[in-house]
Amino acid sequence: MKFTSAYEPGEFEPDIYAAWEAADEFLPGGSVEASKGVYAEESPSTYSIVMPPPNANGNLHIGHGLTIATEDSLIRYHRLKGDFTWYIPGADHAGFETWVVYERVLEAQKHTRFEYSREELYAQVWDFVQEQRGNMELQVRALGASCSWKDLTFTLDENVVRRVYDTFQKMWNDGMIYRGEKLVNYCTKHQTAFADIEVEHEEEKGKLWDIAYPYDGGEIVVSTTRPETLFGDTAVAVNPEDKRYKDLIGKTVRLPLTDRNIPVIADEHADPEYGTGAVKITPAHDNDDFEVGERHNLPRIQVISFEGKMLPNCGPEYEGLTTKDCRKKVLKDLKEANLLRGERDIVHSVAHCYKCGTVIEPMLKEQWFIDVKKLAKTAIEHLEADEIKFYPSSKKQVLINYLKGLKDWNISRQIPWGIAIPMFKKVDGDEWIFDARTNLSEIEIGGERYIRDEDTFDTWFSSSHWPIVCTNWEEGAPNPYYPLNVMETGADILFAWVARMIMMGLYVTGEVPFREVYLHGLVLDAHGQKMSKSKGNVINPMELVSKYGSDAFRLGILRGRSAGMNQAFSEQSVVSGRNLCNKLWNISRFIQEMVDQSGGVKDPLEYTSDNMGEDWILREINEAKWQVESQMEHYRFSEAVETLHSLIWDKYADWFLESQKLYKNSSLLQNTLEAILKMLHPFAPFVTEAIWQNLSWTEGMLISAKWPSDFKYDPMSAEEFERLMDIVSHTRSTLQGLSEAYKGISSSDTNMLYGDDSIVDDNSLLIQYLCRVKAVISTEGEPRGLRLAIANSEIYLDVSEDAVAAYADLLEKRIMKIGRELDALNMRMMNPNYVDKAPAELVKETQDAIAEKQGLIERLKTERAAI
RNA sequence: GGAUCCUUAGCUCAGUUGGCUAGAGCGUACGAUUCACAUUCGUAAGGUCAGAGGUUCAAGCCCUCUAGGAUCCACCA
Repeated sequence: MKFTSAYEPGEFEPDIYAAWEAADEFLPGGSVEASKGVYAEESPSTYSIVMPPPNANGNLHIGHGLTIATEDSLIRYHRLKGDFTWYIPGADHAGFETWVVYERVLEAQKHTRFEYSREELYAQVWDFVQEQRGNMELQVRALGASCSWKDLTFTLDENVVRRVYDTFQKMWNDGMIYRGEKLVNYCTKHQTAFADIEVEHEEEKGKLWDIAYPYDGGEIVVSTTRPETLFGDTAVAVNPEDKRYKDLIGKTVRLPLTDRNIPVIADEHADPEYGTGAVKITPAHDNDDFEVGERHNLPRIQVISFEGKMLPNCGPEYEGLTTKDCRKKVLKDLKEANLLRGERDIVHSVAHCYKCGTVIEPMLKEQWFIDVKKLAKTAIEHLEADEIKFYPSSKKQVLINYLKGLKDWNISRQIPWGIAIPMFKKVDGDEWIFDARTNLSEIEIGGERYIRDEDTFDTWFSSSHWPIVCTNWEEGAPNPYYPLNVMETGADILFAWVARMIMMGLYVTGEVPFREVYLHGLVLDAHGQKMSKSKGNVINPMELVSKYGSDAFRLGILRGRSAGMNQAFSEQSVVSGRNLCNKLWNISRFIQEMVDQSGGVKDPLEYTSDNMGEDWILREINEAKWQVESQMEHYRFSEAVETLHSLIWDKYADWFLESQKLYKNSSLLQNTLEAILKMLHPFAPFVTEAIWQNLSWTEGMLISAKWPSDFKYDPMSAEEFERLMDIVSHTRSTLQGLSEAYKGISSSDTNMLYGDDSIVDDNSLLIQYLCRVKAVISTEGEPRGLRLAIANSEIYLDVSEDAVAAYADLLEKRIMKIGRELDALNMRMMNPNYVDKAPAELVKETQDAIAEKQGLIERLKTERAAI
C-alpha cells in the first residue's frame, strides 16, 4: 500500500518534477527535434507560450506564481489534448532592476561604479547574476512549470543580442532611429534616463511662489514651484489673450539674482487662470518649457548637473548646491531683495524615480530615439483588423488609444548592465555609424577612428523581441511556434511590453507575435490592498508551496480570479486547494483498496445495468469535461477549477463513491478515476501524477497521457439516479428537521416506509445506507408517519404522531415558500405577452414547473392534514 | 482633465448571446463519528444583485444618470 492516509506534497513533488524533466516530457512532442520544426508526423498541431522572463537574480513573487499557474495549466491542458506544446522559459537581465541591486552590493563593499570601466562592470554584474540565477529557476520548477529548460533564453544571450542588433540596424537604415537632444526623465541618483512609462507620478503638497521680475517702470510677477531653476530662464511667457500683460509682450525684464535680461513672449502655454498668469520659461529643465522654447527659438541653459547640483553658470554663491538647498537660498535671497510677492500651498503631481523615489529631473541629453509613427500605425491597423484577441476584451481599445498618442521612444540608458548600443561616433567629426562589434570600445574603419556610445538599450527594446527570439524565428523559415498562441502577462505591462512586442513583431516578421493576449491583474492581499514591503503584507509564494504544496498554491491562486482584474488572495484559498488534493488522494486510496480486492489489474470499461449511479457519474464526467474544455478555451480558469472541484467532491466522492461502497465496479472505478486525474492534471500536476504513479494498474506518466474521450452511458438510468438523489436529500433534510423539532428522533432509529415505488424498491439498500436510516421497508398498504413531499413517490418516515406534530411549523414554512414560487410562475403565465412572445420551449418549461409545484403543494398539504 | 474597469451572501469572487426559483469557496449555526479522508460527513441559515430612471413578455446582465472604489494616461508654472 503506497497510499498514506494524508497526501504529503513534499514527499513527491521534487522527484516527480525530476522524472518529468529526465523523460524530456517538457519538450514539444517529447523531442528536441520537434522544437526545431522537425516532426515524425505531418504538421502536428502546436501550442506555444513564452514565459515572461523573471528577473534572473531575483526571487519569484506572487505575480510570478499567478503567471506560472496560469500558463502551465494552459500548457498542460494542451499537452493532454495532444498538441505539441512548447513552453519556453526565460531569465531577464532586468537592466535597471539588477543594476540597482548591484550598485547596493558595490556600496556595501565601499566602492562606486565610477571606479570601473563599463566592461569591468558588465563582467562583474554578469558573474553576480550567474551566481544568483539558479535560485529563480528552482522556484519556477517548484511551481511545477512544465517548461522546456533546454530552450531557456536569457535576455543577454548571443542570439538575443544578434536579433536586437539586426532590428536596430534595419531601423537605422530605414531612418527610424535618430539622435536628439531632448529632455529626458533623469534620475540624479542613478544617473540614468527613463522612459516616460518608467516614471511614477505622485500627488504631493507643494508651494507656488510668486516672484517679481522687474523692468523699467514696473515688474511682472511669475508663478513657479521651482524657483531654483530661474537661472535657466530664457523668457517669461504670458497668454496672448491676457489683457493684463498685453503691453509687456516683446519687452525685456530683468532676471532676478542675475544680471541677465530675458524677453516677455506670448504663448498659449501660459494659463491666465493659473497663478499670476505669467510663467517663467526654463527650456532646459521643464518639458512644457522645452516645447515653448522650441516654438520661440529660445536658448536652453542647463543649470543643474547630472549629479543634481547647481552648475557654475548659476553664480559662485549657488554653484555646487543641491537643488533643494539652492531653492532655500534663492527664496531667502529673493525675499531680501524684496522680490518675493507671494506663496501659497498647492497640490501637484511630481515625477519620481520608480526605484529610489528621487524626484525626476528633466534634463537635456543627447539620446537615441525611435521614431514610432510607422510602428504605431502598423500596430493599430493590425489591432483594428482583430488579428489579436484580448482577454479582457476592453484592453484592445485601451491599447489602440495608447498607440495613437505614443511619443518617440528614448532607448538610451546610462547604465552598463545591458545590451550595448551598437553605434560609434567618428573621433574627428559628428558622424555616427552602426557597427555590431560592441565588444570593442573603439574601432577603425578606413583609417578613421570611431568611439562606441557608452549607453545601453532600454530593456523593453530587447524584450520587445521576446516571441521572436524565444521561438528561434528566422526570416523565410517556416516556424509553427510563431506567432505564439497566447501571450499571458500582467495587465500592468500592457503598454511597456505587450504594445512593444506587437510593434516589433510586425516590424521584424510582418506578423503579429501572438494570436491572443490574456492579461492578469494584480494579486492583492486578503483585504484587497496592494502588497508592498512597507505595508508588510507581502505573501511569498514559496512559503505557501512549502507549507501546502505546489498544487494547493496553484488551485488557490486561480480560484476567484478573472482576466484583467486586481483581486484579493488569501492563504485560505490555498488551504481549500490543499484539501481538494487530499480529497483526491483519499479517493484514489479508497479505489485502489477496492481494486486490490478484485485482483488489482486493469479491466476494460464495463458497467452494470443495475446501478444507475454508474450511468449518472459517467454523464457527469462527460459534462464536466465539456465544460472544462470550453472554460479553457475562454481562459476561465477559475470556473474550470470550480467545475472540477464540484465534480470530484460533490459528485464523485459524495454520491458515486458512496454508492460504490455497495456495488464495487472495479473497472468503472479505474476508468473514471483516470479521467478525473487527467482533467485535474493541468491545475494540480503533482498530486495527480503522484497518484498515477502509485496506482497499481496505470502505465507511463500522466503528464503525457491522452485527454479522456467521452464515456457511453444510459441517459435514462442517469436520470433515474437523480431521482434517487432527490429522495435521499429530501429524506436527510426532513430527518434533520424532525430531529431539531422533536427530541429523540435520530435517523438510525427511524424506518423508511415506501409504497408503490420501484426506485426505492430496487435500491432499498443504497437508500438505507445513504440516508443512514434503520431500514427501508415496504408499507404493505399501511402507510404511517410522515409522508415525504417527493414527486411521483410514496415514501414515509416512520415517526410518532407527536414528532410529526412538532414538525408542522417547518412544513408550513415550506408550503409557503413553494406557494410564493408558484405565484410567481402563475403571474408569468397570466401575462399574455409572455405566452405570445417568449420562446415556446420556455413557456412549456414554465407550465411544467407550475404543475410540479402544484403537485408538491398538494402532497405537502396531505402531510399537514395527516398531523 | 481623459480613459478603462469595478460595486452580487459576513469575507473573497463566479454568473458567457437577457430566460434566475441568483451560485461557489471560506466563514457561521445545528447534527454526525471505529469501517478512504476531521485536510471528514450531513443539514441549514444568509442576497431589494450600489442607488434612480429607461428598453423588453422578461434585466444581475442592455441604455442613461447619480454615488462610491480601483487602475492607467495626460497635465499641473
